[in-house]
Amino acid sequence: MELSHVEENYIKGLQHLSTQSGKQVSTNDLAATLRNSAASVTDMLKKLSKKSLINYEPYQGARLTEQGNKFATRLLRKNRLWKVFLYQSLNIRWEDVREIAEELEHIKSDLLIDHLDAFLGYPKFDPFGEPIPNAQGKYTLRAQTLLTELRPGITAIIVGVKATESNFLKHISEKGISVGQTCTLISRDPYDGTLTLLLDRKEITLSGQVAKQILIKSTG
Amino acid sequence: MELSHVEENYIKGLQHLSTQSGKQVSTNDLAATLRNSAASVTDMLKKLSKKSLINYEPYQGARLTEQGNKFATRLLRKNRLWKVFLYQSLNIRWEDVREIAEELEHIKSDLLIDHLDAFLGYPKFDPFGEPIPNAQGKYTLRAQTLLTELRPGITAIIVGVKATESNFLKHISEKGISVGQTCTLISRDPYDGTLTLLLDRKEITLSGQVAKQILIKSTG
DNA sequence: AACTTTATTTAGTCTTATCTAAATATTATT
DNA sequence: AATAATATTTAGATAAGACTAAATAAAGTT
Repeated sequence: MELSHVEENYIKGLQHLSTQSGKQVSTNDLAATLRNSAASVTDMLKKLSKKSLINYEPYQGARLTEQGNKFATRLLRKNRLWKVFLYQSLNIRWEDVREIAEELEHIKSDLLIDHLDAFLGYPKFDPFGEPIPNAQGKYTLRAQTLLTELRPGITAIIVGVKATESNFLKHISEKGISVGQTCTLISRDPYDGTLTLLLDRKEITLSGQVAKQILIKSTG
Repeated sequence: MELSHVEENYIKGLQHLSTQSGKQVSTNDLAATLRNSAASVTDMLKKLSKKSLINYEPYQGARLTEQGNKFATRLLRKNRLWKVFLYQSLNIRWEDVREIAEELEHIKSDLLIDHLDAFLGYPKFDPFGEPIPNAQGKYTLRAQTLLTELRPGITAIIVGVKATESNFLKHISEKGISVGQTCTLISRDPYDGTLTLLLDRKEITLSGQVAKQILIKSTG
């Protein structure tokens, strides 16, 4: 089955929301993430239900079927592989990657995406630390420790970021942060939680608000 | 101005046809290349005319304005850069490249395309020998000698192909032909024009029908 | 339990891009 | 020049995806 660009975005939004909450996805929540009216969403839910991509009961919200989830995972794979390409091969800045990948993920060819995967060396994570499903849809979950949980004197590797808004990404790249780097916590301000870190031989400070969007894996 | 996917295809078709004929493009010709009905084409021509992308007089056909031509050339640039990427970086076969590039050319970001250009090393020609416009829209025309004009004993470089149907491309790649290769004409059959060539130390034969789709540049 | 608020769906429109059939221009032919 | 053939446009419909406003269902509150 061939999905339209728009149908794909609905499927993607459904997977995103139900992965977060674990529950049925409500019409309003989906409308909010897609920036559409609830009425439009209702129409599309009926359509996707007729195509067996979701289970949908009026007033009860929707959830992807197994088949729908397969489609969504394939989109995730495409999106994340393109992100790797944009960031690593083309040197496009962190904060510009997301918008472009959102267009590229709709390119249909499976041949293309498998060749891209091979070209990139079958990466397991994208530049934001999100796992990349393989051609069979399998992927490894990433570590989920927050930078705010790091203890003073301890060293860790930055493995991902939770937020993706371009201003946030710009902020932290200006501080010199990127995925794969090693950092050591020097101190945490007891009043507002501001962190002082050693990163790439330089001392930097990060507000608690920012630090809780950053994921780490402790070394050792 | 932002063009829709569909508008872009019309602009592309218009440039293609008027470059070939040098004349105004007729509704029917455009309908044939886009595989649409003439009625649909008439509607779109009115729309593009209102946007000042074409000059259009009912019953007299259409032609791109300077602005329209700029858009079309930008599409050509994107299409051909993606072709280089698909063929050279991803090792996708000649005959599969065109279809994928036709989807990729609609991705909007200029940032993306300029980074792609740099990544590929600012190529001047695509894998079919077509010139690639630079960011300012300038490009060098390619040599236009046909392989059928080559004299026996003379050596030349294959610089392009005129046809792009996937069966043709598959046929010649199976014979071992690709752009950039050197070949020497051994003989031409006086009855049906079949050519015998020395290519990569092997002797191959090509029908006249096929040979006249291949472009060469003589060496020396 | 009745009422209020919130969420969701239905009804009716709009836009874009397509189509077929009918009407009208243009071009070619006798 | 009149007629036949061809090309193009107009008219009217359709499908996808969006919207607003109105109706209805579900959840929350007194």
